[in-house]
Amino acid sequence: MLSHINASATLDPIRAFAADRAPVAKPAGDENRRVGQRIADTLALLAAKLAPQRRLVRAGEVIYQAGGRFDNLYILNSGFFKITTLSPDGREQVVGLKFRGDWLGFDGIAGGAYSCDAVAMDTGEVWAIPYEALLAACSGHRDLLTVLHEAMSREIAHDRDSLMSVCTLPADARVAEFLRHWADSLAKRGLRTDQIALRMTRAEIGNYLGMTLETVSRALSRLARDKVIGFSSKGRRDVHIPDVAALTAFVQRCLAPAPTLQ
Amino acid sequence: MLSHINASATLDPIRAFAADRAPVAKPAGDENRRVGQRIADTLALLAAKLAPQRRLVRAGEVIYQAGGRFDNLYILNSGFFKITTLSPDGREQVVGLKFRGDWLGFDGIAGGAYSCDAVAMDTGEVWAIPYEALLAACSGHRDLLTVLHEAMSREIAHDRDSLMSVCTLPADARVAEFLRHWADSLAKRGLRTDQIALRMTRAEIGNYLGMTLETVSRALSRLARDKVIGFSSKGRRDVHIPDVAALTAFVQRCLAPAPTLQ
DNA sequence: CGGGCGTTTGAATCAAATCAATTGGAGTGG
DNA sequence: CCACTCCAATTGATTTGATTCAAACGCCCG
Repeated sequence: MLSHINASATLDPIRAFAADRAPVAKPAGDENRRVGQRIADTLALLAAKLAPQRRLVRAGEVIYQAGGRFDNLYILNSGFFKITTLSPDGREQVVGLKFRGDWLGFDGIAGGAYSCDAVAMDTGEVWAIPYEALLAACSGHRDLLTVLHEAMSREIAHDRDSLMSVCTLPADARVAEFLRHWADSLAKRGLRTDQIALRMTRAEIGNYLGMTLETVSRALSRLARDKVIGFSSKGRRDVHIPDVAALTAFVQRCLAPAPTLQ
Repeated sequence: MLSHINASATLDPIRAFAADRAPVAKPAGDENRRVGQRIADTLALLAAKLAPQRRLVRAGEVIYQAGGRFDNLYILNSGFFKITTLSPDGREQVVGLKFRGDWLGFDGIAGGAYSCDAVAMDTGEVWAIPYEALLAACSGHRDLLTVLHEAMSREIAHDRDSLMSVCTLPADARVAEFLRHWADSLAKRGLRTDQIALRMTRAEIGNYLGMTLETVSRALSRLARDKVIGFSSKGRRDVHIPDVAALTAFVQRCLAPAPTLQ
């Protein structure tokens, strides 16, 4: 699985590891604030221009299903969703996770019907935005169109990152990268990242990452053993992340072929 | 890897196999023609409204690179491209393959810079479409905007299918599915699908599918042994596909846990 | 013709899946 | 409150599919 790694000469896992205990770097903090602002601005803009229909959801509720007629895009104001697809032969796949500020339903534009299911994993609020109304509003407000296109662009770029992760990272690194991305998403939204509630079963995480639930469990145990994560006293569903950078370092350690021992 | 398969009771691999030798079904043929028409219409529309700058490329030419300033979207009039990303730590990943009518560069919209490389794998013609000019033209022509959004939507949906394949299919099935999709893409563009020139090395295919080149080679050998594909007399780069449906059947056979022997 | 790259194939190894048993919590009802 | 069930999670033992290592082959091109 690691055959395609171009062990570039510039790679220096030691340096990366040295950065372990450093607090979140300045530029990253700025970037996070910027993204948080962008999300707030986007929501405000949509609220102002389109008065979207707000819907409160509880864990388990479905806001659209594959095959359903496409009329609305949705944007998350709060909560957390999973996006799943089902192949004709019955394989199921979690293909995306969505947080505040993320859009849902882009896949429906092309065919006039959604091709995925969107399921709430927690209580939250989604705004329904009729696609036709959005287009109409876009013609008068260039910034609305920009916001829409940027959201689609970001989704495309992110999907590629996901593919890269499943194709190039070993199981342990994939789990670490998954947690890192989650923490990062929370940070960008101004939420605390030291204590995160996954609200997904090991099976769901494993499905998303292309591995079995047992492998997820083992990876988490190893991360905990290495003190990269911790489990809250009550239950092992919530994960404590003392330092996000340590997750990145862990990924690099998984990739390093020889630990340069001695 | 197959743990998440919901072996639905409606699944019937025998039926699927029985369809092996059937010619391409009517509805699929219609669908292909429809898609071919859509691509031709899109290209005609863009040519008429935007007079895009046409550029001839030869195999190996790069039309944009990660980090490069985003100004243009591109649409392929002919030829065939690969899209690759490079992670900060040096992992490389083929994240997409593009054919006539496909757009390139959507990933650049959000950040103002491309996040991937686009490399020609064959001679062809790409049209450069300045993004700002496109947006300007869209305000007057709703159909242009529709075409753009549908292309982005299709890309998102396709990326999800890719993720599903790498996450849920064993290596052999992944290669079969890859060939099936390739043949399908050619069929939609009105090209012959019985004889296809991959123009990718085993290493590139393997990278795209998340496996090593040796595994790709073995999978192709097995497909040939099972008469699902054939190799042209000269060289093993070109693949002969007598019947696309047989590839789908092969995928299903890979998934069937027990071949219901006896 | 010979060198270099891409491909095939075999053998050994390894990471992850599978199988199996156990533990731990959350919720229910006596 | 405790016993009970149910489901999620953990952990160990074993198997297996894919990688890795290695060797040989074929083809293109100077």
